[in-house]
Amino acid sequence: MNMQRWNRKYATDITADDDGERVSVAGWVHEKRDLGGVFFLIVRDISGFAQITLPKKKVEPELFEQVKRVPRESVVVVEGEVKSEKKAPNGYEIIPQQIDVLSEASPVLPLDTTGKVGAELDTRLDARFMDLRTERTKHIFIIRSLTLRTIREFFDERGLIEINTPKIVSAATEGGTALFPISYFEREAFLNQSPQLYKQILMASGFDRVYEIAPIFRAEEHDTTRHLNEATSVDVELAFVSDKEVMALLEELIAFVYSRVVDYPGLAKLNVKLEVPAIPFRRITYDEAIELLSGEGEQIEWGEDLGTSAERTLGKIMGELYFITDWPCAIKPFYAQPAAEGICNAFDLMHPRLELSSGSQRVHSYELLKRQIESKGLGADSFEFYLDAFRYGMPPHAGWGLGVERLLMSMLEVENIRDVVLFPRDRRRLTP
RNA sequence: GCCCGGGUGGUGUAGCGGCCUAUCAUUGAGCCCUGUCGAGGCUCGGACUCGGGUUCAAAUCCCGACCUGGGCGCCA
Repeated sequence: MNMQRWNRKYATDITADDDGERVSVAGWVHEKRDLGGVFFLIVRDISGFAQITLPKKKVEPELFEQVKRVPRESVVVVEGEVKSEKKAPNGYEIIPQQIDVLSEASPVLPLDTTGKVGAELDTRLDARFMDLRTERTKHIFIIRSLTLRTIREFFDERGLIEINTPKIVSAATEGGTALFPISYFEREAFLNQSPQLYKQILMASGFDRVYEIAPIFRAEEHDTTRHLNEATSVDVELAFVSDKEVMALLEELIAFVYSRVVDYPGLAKLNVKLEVPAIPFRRITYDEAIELLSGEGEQIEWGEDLGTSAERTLGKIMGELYFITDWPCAIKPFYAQPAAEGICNAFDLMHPRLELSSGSQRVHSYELLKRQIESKGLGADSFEFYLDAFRYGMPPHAGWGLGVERLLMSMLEVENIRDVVLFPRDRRRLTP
């Protein structure tokens, strides 16, 4: 099949100025409106919609009859003449000479692509290929792409190097979450929960500013609107800096991403009121957080982690993106640098709705790190591959991990995290 | 892991012991209509998750299974 002969254009690349030009558009039959003497065929492609108009008296009778029979969502190529027309949605319409049906769709669709009738998330995920044909879902994933591109641009401008660390790992991990076991030849291995240990090892290599955007796997059997078993993490690690510098980098990144997304025209389809957050974000200490919570009648024992309702209450009080700093070491991982009296140089970045990121100044002393691993009840032996990197020249360093899906869902006011993943993996879903 | 909901045409819903031969919208099949843009009008088609129980009578009540939404915990 010679696709080139069609001189294909995207629907929105055609304008009224192309009046008289012969073009073709390829896409899906979005809607058909039969008014008797005139027939409108709306063809949808990734860019938008093109109105194909068939006045009964001006087109071939066979063509007119053919169009009537094409089921919605069939794939067609329409070749015809552009006509400037004020009454048409984009100011132009196409009077077709030929319509090729490349793939006829089964007539009863798994969900409505026009937005007239809603569909539940489960139904949409089962037929994700068709859900992606709807305006809202399409724009979410274009924004996801824009976000990832923007993050890379941001890091690139600042000289960070993009790295790729293994996703198949041995048992030794930072702890805190359940792992997916896999069979690795004659041994047991796991899917990585985060690139934490590897990006830190890189700090001993001279690669002093690195980032990775990659999947992470958590075997938690949770069933909420903000958890996934396979998620995407943006991880950053910088040497010769403290937690303060990486916090600044993080808030600048968030504001930069927001500023790009705000400019994306398709944002209007999502009905989101998006404002670029002012930096620096507010910073409160853990102590201040439990103080604020106590004022709202929510008692948190010092040293206790903040639960879901505490996060929500704090979110209401703060009303914008904010950092919680100076966490008790007891509820932070072994690699967080202790400051004073059980407090670590660790931070969480919070959106009023949920946690987006956490990070810290890292322990770079071999002896201290070893002690901390042991005091968390982990065996230092199995961390040898990690600890080794701290014995031959490890600079001070700091970093964070940011959940891409959480950033997207909070930014786009999406209710369920599954909505920002093409093919989400959760407690029950393994297909499609 | 604990706790609470829900499974009705393709999709989204109403009904919650007899008025159900099951509502409405959309979709599908077809007819009418020359400017639609959620087009309009008319006709037709299409469903009570499965298994057991209670009852004169079950979509409706009970039990189990399966599927599913959410909250908590844990976690990013």
